[in-house]
Amino acid sequence: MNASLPARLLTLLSLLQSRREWSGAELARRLEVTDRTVRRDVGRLRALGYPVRGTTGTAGGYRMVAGRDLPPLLLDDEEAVAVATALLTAAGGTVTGIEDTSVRALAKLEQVLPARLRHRAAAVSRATVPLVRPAPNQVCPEVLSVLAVACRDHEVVTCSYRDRDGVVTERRVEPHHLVTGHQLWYLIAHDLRRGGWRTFRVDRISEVAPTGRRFQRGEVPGGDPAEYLRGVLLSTPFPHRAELWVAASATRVSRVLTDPLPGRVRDIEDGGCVVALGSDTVDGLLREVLAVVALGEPVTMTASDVLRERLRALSARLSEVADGGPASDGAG
Amino acid sequence: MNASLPARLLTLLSLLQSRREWSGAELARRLEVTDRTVRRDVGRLRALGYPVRGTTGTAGGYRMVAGRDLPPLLLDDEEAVAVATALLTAAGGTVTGIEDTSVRALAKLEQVLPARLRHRAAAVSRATVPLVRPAPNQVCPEVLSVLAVACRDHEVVTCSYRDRDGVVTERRVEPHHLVTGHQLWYLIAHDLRRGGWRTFRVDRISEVAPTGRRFQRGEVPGGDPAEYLRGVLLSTPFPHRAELWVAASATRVSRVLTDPLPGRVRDIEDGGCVVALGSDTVDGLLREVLAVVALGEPVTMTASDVLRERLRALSARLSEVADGGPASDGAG
DNA sequence: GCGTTGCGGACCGGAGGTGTCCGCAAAGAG
DNA sequence: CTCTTTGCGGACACCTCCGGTCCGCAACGC
Repeated sequence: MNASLPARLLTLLSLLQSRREWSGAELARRLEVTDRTVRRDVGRLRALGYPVRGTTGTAGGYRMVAGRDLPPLLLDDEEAVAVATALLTAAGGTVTGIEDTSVRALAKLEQVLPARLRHRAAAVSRATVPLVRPAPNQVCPEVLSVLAVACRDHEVVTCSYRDRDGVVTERRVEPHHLVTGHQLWYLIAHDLRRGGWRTFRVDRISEVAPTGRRFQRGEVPGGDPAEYLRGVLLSTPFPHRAELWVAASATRVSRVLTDPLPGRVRDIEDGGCVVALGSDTVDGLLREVLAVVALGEPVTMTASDVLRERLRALSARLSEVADGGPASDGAG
Repeated sequence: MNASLPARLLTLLSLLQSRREWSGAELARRLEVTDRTVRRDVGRLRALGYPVRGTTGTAGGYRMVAGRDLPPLLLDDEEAVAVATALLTAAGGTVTGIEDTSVRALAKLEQVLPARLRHRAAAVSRATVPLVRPAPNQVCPEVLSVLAVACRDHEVVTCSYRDRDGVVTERRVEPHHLVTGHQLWYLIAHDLRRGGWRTFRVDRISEVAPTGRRFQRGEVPGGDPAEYLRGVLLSTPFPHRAELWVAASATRVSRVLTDPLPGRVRDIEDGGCVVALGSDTVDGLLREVLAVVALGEPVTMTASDVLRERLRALSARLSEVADGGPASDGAG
């Protein structure tokens, strides 16, 4: 470190971010300048809008405090990995509307993340235990990252897509938005070969490659990407369906569903609500029905015989287990 | 902006991070300097270890690429909120060992996050829909943030703690580590009034206040905080318990448990495994038993009559629901 | 080829950074 | 209360190095 002024200011910022309080003398030693220069540097940070509070007296020192703007974040390796994985995993679990900016932050980080850290972030993220779904829908961090950058920069990408039936096709698309919903990441894109808007489940995408070709950003039909996705998901015919009437409010029922997709649960006039369930597998349906029944409220179901049979089997197994072993004298 | 050199370099970094590619002329206009100076500034960034690739020709320009070190991150408001909420929520959902650094990153961000953004982050984080647990164990973002900073800076804090029986006590503790486990955040701290190490569930802590008093960081008994927490949790007598024998591997069973706490599931010689379940509520137990039974493998259970009764009731309700409504002619 | 882009050396005037003084104010210890 | 420790910032002298204006060169695409 030859200690040019900008470099020194950055290390000063870094020091102030890594520990609460520093004395002027200490900083001077670390930066290899006199304490007067430290004072000047602190003044420079302040002039940049990053307030540093100095306290006098024997227990005095400098500490960084929150100001009007967020100062440049100087993360060490570990922290960078933590932030990357947090962005990769967290956004998938929320049902808020911040995915888009979350993706932007990810793109920003992704673009400058040293290779060694990128590998670690991907590894950690994969090791993360998915909470609800057993495993199959894990999105590949690399795929998500590349798509995030491509979305930000309006760059056409090619990729492979494995549809619901397992058929793999090569695609060439303009990636417009990454949105989460239904506990999954979805890509809203314009398919160049087939022409027209498509939504892709990110966990079914592989081998994404940016082409370098740029495209003009257009509006998603309807304007709001999240709204558009909801529409597509609602109109998609699920292979397995069921409908429940429950004697409980829609909000209470939504809370126990794996994914309370808006529009799938609606209150009706008798005080109960109707739940329209759809899933790619009978197991998926079963899980949701189970959750609703476990609420304890009266339920009636419209469903196929296959699902009914599965429920009966489960019921039988439960009573079997309940009556099977010896009773303990424990409290609960 | 009076455009001192450090300020200009920061805006340059910010520009390069916010978009993939910039032409020299464009940068010169934005920075209000000549293109020659832009070239010099780019050179300065490179000298700092933050590689910027320049491409020549008509489609040329500058773009930031990954280098040896992570450059200072310049996030806008939205992105800062996204990162903060990601750290707050994601860390809670993982079972990996990165909580400590995740907490450090959070502390770093927390310390300099402008007030207006802090409020937004907290709001978003609270609005986040928890995936597994209905709601009661939501940790308050402010509490977690304050503890994160206090841990980093070895600062004694006071707080209120509501124990399992709902009794609230005032505590004065040295916060040493924040660890996630059991789908919750735990604080490992030294209780100054009572003397000795304690673990606190962060969701039961309120009114944390840093005292300004510093403490000497000591080693947690055993050295490894995560290991220590596991020990405490395993030795804690849960009010409600059950034990299952399952004809499936421990890894397969762990996958479906809400929290496969190491040591709670162990393989035995007959090819099956034994699951020791503990929970604060019967419902908690019920949820786990249900998940295991739904696996479809033979199960025998050792449990209290209360749990058995709950299982029987659920079984009855399931068969009722299965036989109740009309059968549809749908596929699933 | 020509235009467009990035690249970087040379020069020079002057802005401004650094160390070394200095006295001042505030906080805490004795 | 006094003394010490901390941060604060003006003044000055020295001189680095910053930035604008030249210039020719190298890639890349039409």
